[in-house]
Amino acid sequence: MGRTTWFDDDGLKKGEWTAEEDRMLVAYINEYGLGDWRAMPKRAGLQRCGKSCRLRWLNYLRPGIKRGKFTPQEEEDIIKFHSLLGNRWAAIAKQMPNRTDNDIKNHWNSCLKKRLFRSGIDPVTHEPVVNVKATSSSTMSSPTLTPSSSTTDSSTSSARLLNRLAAGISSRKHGLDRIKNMILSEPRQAVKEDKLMISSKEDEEEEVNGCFMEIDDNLISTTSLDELLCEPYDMYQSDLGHEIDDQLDLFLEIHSLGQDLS
DNA sequence: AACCTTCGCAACCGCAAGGAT
DNA sequence: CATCCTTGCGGTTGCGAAGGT
Repeated sequence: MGRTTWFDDDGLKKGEWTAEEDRMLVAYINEYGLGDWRAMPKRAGLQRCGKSCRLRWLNYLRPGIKRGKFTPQEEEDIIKFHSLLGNRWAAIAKQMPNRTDNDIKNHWNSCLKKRLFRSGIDPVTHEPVVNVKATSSSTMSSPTLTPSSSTTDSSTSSARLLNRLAAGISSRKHGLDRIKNMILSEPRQAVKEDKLMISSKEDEEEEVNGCFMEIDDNLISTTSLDELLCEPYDMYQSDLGHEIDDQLDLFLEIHSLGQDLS
């Protein structure tokens, strides 16, 4: 299995790695250690770019990597960490030291995501999906998924909110700046909408709306941040150490945005 | 047996963050 | 402070294997 070997304009080799290339890279790293990926290929006698060497080492050659089928326990862990961290594969991989982020990402995309969906769990929010209906606007009849509760009362757990926030932000296409712009340009519309809609790809943006609608309308404006975060923060701290701090930074920034708007 | 579809996974690409200059 | 460079991350693609028709 692998990609066809070819050479780019700079004469650098692309595609599948040969056993000989692997051996050369490992021999070099064993002797000189890691560092300066850019210069490494030349020194190691490889016609590869540094990026390719780095990837090969981290995802395949590095010692201690566990390969092969994921155990049920590992799958359970991935789902658990994904529910906490979203698509932050590197962060998830840190919790599972023997697996690479690429492996985890691949397994999620090819298997776990579909399995959750089939069992009625939304793989993005990790909430149950209660009904599936065809969208009237689409001839493709792509399903529109509605979470079990369309209302966003203040009892919504802050843990779930944080998870959803993390999931939204973790996707690069929903970068913080873009989200800020969205809030700043149409804050009132965002407050009024209270349904979280996830359907086909083009609707994914709604998911981010859903995330911030809740924050603006029901939580941030009415709940102190300390109150809001106390329980989940403690809970996540024990599970994930400092990982959750990254999410908190983002959360705090958005919280201040919400205050500016009000 | 031939063809088609799905799965699994390695590798690539583009972008962003952070450090160096 | 600005620019450049390197590293790291996440999304996506390409391809062989496996399974189904």
